[in-house]
Amino acid sequence: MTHTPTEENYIKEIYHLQLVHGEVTTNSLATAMKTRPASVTDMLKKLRSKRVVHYQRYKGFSLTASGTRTALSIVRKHRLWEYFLVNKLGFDWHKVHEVAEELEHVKCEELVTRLDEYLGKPAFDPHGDPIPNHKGQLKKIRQEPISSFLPKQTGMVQSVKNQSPEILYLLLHFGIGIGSKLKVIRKFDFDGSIEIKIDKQPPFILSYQVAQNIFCTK
Amino acid sequence: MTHTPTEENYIKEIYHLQLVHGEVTTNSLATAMKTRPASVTDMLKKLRSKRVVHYQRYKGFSLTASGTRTALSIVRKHRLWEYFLVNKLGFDWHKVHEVAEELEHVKCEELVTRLDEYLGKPAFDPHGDPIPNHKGQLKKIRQEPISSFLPKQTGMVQSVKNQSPEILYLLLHFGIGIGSKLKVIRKFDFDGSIEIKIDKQPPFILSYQVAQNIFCTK
DNA sequence: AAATAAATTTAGACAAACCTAAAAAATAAT
DNA sequence: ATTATTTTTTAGGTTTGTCTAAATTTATTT
Repeated sequence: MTHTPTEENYIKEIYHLQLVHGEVTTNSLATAMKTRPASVTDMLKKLRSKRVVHYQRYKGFSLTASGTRTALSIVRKHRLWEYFLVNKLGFDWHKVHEVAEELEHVKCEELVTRLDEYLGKPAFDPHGDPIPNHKGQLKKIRQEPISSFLPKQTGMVQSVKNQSPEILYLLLHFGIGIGSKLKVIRKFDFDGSIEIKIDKQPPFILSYQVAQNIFCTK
Repeated sequence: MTHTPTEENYIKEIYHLQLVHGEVTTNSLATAMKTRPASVTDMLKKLRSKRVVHYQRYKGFSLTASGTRTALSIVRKHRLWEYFLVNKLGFDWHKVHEVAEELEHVKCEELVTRLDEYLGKPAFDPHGDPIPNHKGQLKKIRQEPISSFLPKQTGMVQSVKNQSPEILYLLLHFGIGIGSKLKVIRKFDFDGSIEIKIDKQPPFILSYQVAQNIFCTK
């Protein structure tokens, strides 16, 4: 079963919303897709007819098993391309999402297989998100936001939750990337901001909003 | 000015037909695009309104200067991706055209620049066709079909004119690729076929149809 | 120069993905 | 348990790129 790029974008977004919020609604999907609820309803009927979603009018919807597999294959392509753009072409990590949004729709199984091989079958993309393998399996890491760490604890950055270019650009500015080792110096209860130290750099302060998005292992 | 993938495909095809046959007509473009003359007329009006073509009804059409620049930038992307697929990912040369047809429509100037750098600014694609540089300039090589060579002459393969997967697959089978050194042993006047020798390989015979498509330098 | 043939264009329709406005169903509040 | 609010869906319309069938213009024959 093949899908149009638009269908693929819907499928991917349903997958993400299910993963992050546990559920999807017509409205939330419309917001995420920057479209209108009426358009979402149209697409849901189309996706149901293609057996991508379970859907009953007024009763909600969710990905079928096969729809989930499709979603994972799109996510896989997206993240492999992000890895390529950053690690082979030298792109800054906050610029790759947009380009990968286009590359992920290129239809060629052999391309994915060869790209994966060429990159050394990476398990995580440049933002620390897991790349599904060819069977759709994801590596998982136990990670917590740096905002939940206590003073004197050290964490290694594994991923960034919010992936807007804005936050990624901010982190680039602070010299924070995947693999950075962050030591919590102290926390300010007033606004939840945290003082952080990276080896050989002067300490700096992260706002609570930012700290919540930096996921680390201990 | 941005274009839809469909518009880009028309622009590229007009460029190719102009280059190869010296002119384009509504019918020839319709055939090349696998669509109907009526659809071509519709698109010509659209491309005229975008200043891509000069066009007067019933009087023919041709690319404007800016349309030609656009065409060259699409050709550039197509050929850079072909080079990437063959030389980095290890694709067989007869399989890359189709994939490059999709990749060429990805919109990101930085991607083209970085890809070009990463590949070492190649001047020719895997089929020997010149890759326009960032200014749209092409390297030219004086080359003739091996069918016009005389017995005992030797040529180095520079490009293949017809690029259908079928002929490329056939050449792969004979061990002929860009850079191969071919020595003409003899020519059969009856059907124009040619006996060819490649170092350390037994001689073999190429049909006139095939030999016409293999362009070599002396 | 008229008749015929070929090429091109117009007219009117269709499918995909979107829209607005109105109706229907589900949920929440009184 | 009504009423009010929110969510979702339907109805009908738009744009892009396509189509067929018919009309028009240009090119070729006789």
